[in-house]
Amino acid sequence: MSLSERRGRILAFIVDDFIDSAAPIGSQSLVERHALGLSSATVRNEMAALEDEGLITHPHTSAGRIPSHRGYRYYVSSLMPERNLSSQEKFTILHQFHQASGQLEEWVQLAASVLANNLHNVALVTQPRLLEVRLKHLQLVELLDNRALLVVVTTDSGAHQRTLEFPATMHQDSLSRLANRLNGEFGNKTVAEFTPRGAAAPLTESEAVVVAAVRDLLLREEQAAVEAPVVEGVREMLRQPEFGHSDRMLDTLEAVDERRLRDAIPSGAMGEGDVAIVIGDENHAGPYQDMSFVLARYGLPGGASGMLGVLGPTRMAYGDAVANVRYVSDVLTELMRRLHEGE
Amino acid sequence: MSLSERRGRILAFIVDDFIDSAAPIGSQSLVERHALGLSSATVRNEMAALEDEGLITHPHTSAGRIPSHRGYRYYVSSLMPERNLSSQEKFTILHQFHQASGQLEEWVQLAASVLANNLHNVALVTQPRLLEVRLKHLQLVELLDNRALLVVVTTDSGAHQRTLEFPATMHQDSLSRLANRLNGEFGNKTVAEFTPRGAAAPLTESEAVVVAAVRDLLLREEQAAVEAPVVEGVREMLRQPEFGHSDRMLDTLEAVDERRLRDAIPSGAMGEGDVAIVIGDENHAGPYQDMSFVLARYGLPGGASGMLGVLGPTRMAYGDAVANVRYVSDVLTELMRRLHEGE
DNA sequence: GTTAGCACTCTTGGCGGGAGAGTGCCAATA
DNA sequence: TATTGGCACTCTCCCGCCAAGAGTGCTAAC
Repeated sequence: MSLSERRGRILAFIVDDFIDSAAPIGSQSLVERHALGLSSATVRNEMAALEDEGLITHPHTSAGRIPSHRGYRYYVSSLMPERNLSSQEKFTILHQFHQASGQLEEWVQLAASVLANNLHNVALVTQPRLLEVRLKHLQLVELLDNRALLVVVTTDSGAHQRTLEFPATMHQDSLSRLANRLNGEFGNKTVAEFTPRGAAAPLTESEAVVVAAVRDLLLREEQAAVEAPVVEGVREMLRQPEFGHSDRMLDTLEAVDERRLRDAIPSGAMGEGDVAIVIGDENHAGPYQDMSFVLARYGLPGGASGMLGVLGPTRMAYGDAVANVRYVSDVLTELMRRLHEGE
Repeated sequence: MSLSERRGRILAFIVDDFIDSAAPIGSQSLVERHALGLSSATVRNEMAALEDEGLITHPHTSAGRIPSHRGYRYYVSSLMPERNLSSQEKFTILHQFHQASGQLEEWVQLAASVLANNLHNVALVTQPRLLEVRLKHLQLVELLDNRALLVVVTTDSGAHQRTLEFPATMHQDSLSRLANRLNGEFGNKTVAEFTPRGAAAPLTESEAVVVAAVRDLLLREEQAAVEAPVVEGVREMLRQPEFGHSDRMLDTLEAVDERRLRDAIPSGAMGEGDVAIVIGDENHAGPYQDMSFVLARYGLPGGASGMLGVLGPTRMAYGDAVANVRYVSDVLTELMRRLHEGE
């Protein structure tokens, strides 16, 4: 479907105004606000046509028009002006990253805050991960009696820990020997190769305890790619008028819980390299029917990567969202590149 | 102040009914619901007296009565029946802890979930901490080039990590030697003693990097005692009718943010050994004026300890809250005792 | 193709009145 | 003297009604 230039312009104005005001747009107010060289009657005719195309709707007979999901889709695909951040905006964002420490986890958190603050919606950022996680190194640290701390470093530069319980008390020197043996046998293995049968000799009981724990940690790591994204700005979003009724608010609060969000992020929809927009019911079901995602990948090609983006009501400032998501994703990618190449 | 037996009974019924129904209680409905051997007129007289004492109020002239903050205080101090969990309830809770893994962090999380689910309010649980944190052990693990992972084990059995950047590339053997040297010099020191001047010989550049990082981690640890409690059940609480208006809901959502809560927990009010109740404006200011805390300490005397409790509107089932908080605190304490004594 | 005009529709906010719940007070009662 | 029945009074809540306002759809004229 393609619209005449004028009809497209009218649709764009409706979408813009509605994003701005959250109230249905009437023909009268449209001609007043934008110096269209047209009467309201003409605009009404065009509106009727747009409605026939399924791009806008009425809440009721005598109300103004609001964009439908298809209308938003047409808008973002064909009408929305390209928007780039001003150098002032870019500087503000960059500045925050330069203020932060060099810890990767902090960058991720910061990216979420920046998006949430700039867009007044929910920001989602996953930790960067390799698709295939390998064991790089493991260490055991004595704690109390028969308990020890296991530290596992993986090839995606992640370090993870948990406590272990051995059948008997182990001191630091035996722990270190044990760790060395296992590093030799299992170093650079993926979780799939990581079974007791993979070992050269049968495992002792203590070794088996550690191997099981490492396996468990690696498994969680692999699943963690989409799990538990950092979520920021829920309150920002709930301030929007669409959530004015407290029922809707509670439902949304439920839906935006990290645990729910993990399955809901429509990662399949993401094209390579640029920002993806998922509007309303286009992809995901259930509580996100009236919400949109603006998403992008970040990270190194072939290296660790993650996803970041923003979630909000379908009435979202898509132009701003795309510009911000794109820029933050670029910044994160660049930071990771420098980290990887050792500055 | 002390009330006659009958007046006390009437106050207790008002509080009970109001906790149950969230609507003002009239003299009529009170005599109907509870077989008082009294007429509504008599109850009205008593109510007028209770109002003079400042224990109950009217929202407006012709409405029923609701407890005031002082009324709740009198109720919990003098009227509230002692409530203990049934063995069924206890079993359900214990069962969940036995299902969980032996990880301390998981217990804390679980305690929060249990409280939130049972009490339909916000549960708060801090991680257990020693008042004085000492360095037990540190390890360095090679990552990429000049980057390494620092793992710090403290005397409160906590393990913490961050990445470091050295001026030059360090391999695992030099890292291990470095770690050993520092363990010898700084082992069992508190953060206060943890300065470069505390070392026997001047530090090399690499050593200084590590020492600074360890200091930083330990400092954060010490502050973390009240910081970032685990918060669970915000949605449970917001479902209560007092938050029906979405403005109130947003304000509360703001107030219940972990970052705000950290300063708000009235730890001073906590007596030794038993459950503390803070009602309304008794202690804390600002957004918690119309909310109450029910709090208890858990953990080992002289060892690591933490705080747990529940936050809800003043109209809270105090009896249930006290019973649940007390029991969960006992369970956590017992689990920690076993962990400490090696089963 | 565009526009002015007009009848029609639907929401919103304000007003009024009746029902319901509860109070306070007073006089009668045990 | 404490209790109680009775009664007038006061609020809130809810429903229906009405007028204003905004917007539409249609038609006829330009």
